[in-house]
Amino acid sequence: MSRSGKRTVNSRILGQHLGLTDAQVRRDLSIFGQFGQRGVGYPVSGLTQAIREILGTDRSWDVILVGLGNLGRALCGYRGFSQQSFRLVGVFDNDPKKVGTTISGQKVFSLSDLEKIIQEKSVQLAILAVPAEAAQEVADRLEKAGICGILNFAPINLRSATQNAAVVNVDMALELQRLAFAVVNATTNS
Amino acid sequence: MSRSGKRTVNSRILGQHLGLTDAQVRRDLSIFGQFGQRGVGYPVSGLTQAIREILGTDRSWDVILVGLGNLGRALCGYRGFSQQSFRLVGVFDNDPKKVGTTISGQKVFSLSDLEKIIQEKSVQLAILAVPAEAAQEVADRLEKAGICGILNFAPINLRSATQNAAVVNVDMALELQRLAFAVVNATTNS
DNA sequence: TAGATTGTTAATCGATTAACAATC
DNA sequence: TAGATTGTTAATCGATTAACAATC
Repeated sequence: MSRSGKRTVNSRILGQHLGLTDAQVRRDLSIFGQFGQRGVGYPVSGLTQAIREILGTDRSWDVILVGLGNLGRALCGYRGFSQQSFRLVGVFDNDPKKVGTTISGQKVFSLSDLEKIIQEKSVQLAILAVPAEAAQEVADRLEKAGICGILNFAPINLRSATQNAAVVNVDMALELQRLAFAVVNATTNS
Repeated sequence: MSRSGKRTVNSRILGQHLGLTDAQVRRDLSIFGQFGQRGVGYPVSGLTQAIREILGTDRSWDVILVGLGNLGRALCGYRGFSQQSFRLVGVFDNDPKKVGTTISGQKVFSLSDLEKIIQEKSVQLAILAVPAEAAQEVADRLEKAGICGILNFAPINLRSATQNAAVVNVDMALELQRLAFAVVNATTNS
């Protein structure tokens, strides 16, 4: 909307783009503050900035990536991560053949240097793309080293050992199962 | 559990692995039927099979992948998809340099052959990994060609044109924002 | 019989929706 | 002033939890 020169936007239009009702948009925003003007709507730039502050994307975050299998290598080159508020500052693997090489412009570090580099660079977030068997162990190390947020792609439900780190789980194979369920259910209910 | 030889499992243990209470596990399962035995628990193999049937993963699904950018190429080689109930039967891109080549053992088709191949092979599911600008247009074509489920990785909220296809959205950049929010919020509330 | 655990009811909690006064 | 749209209240709806009878 900013790009197309819109100055204000209302809850109905926001809802259309988000798949929500206008009431839901207003209610949800009102939880964080008053960002609109009655009779007018929400200022596009003001609301954008307010949402950035709410999400924490008004500041810059340093991110490391652990695990360079098929998925990890892809995430490494994915611009959706590197752009905006997130900066990839290190990638790790325990395969000696990969350590020292460069993947998508990133020098690959050994997993044994994990703690050292996290502390040197004061890294805050980690993307975890190791096999399920190794995920919990690596997560524990990340947390001990001072990481405060883990985006977990391993197909396992991570527990936060110390509660010092937030965990967000993404399981792509599970999403495909969700889709299969949605299809089966749609045909069943019609 | 099956691998480790367990014959039965109870709702408390299932809940531990899922991050749910025992009551929630029982309640959720009971919506689909009665799978357990009072005083004993749930039979591991029986429950596994029942869940497969509920999810629709007891049958085999043919899947195509559209879009071979960074993310698409990764998804192409991701074993989490190809294994089990999902079979990748075609990958598509509109870049003439990519068409005809082979990526992760998959021959790359032209986007112009989309409808032809969907119909020839009676493909049911599609993974969409094209840029946001192209996503809705490709989704409309997929739906018209008879696809009944779309797993969308483009950072846009897809509308189903005809309501004939189920859509599941996965936005990985958004998950990273979710993580940043969780971190900011955790520190705020402590 | 005693212990364990499901399936389900009733109570609680939280989220969504409808509606409208406030106000631009 | 008339029309538009927010922010919020009250009503509704749905999901979670606690508890326990049923039963292995």
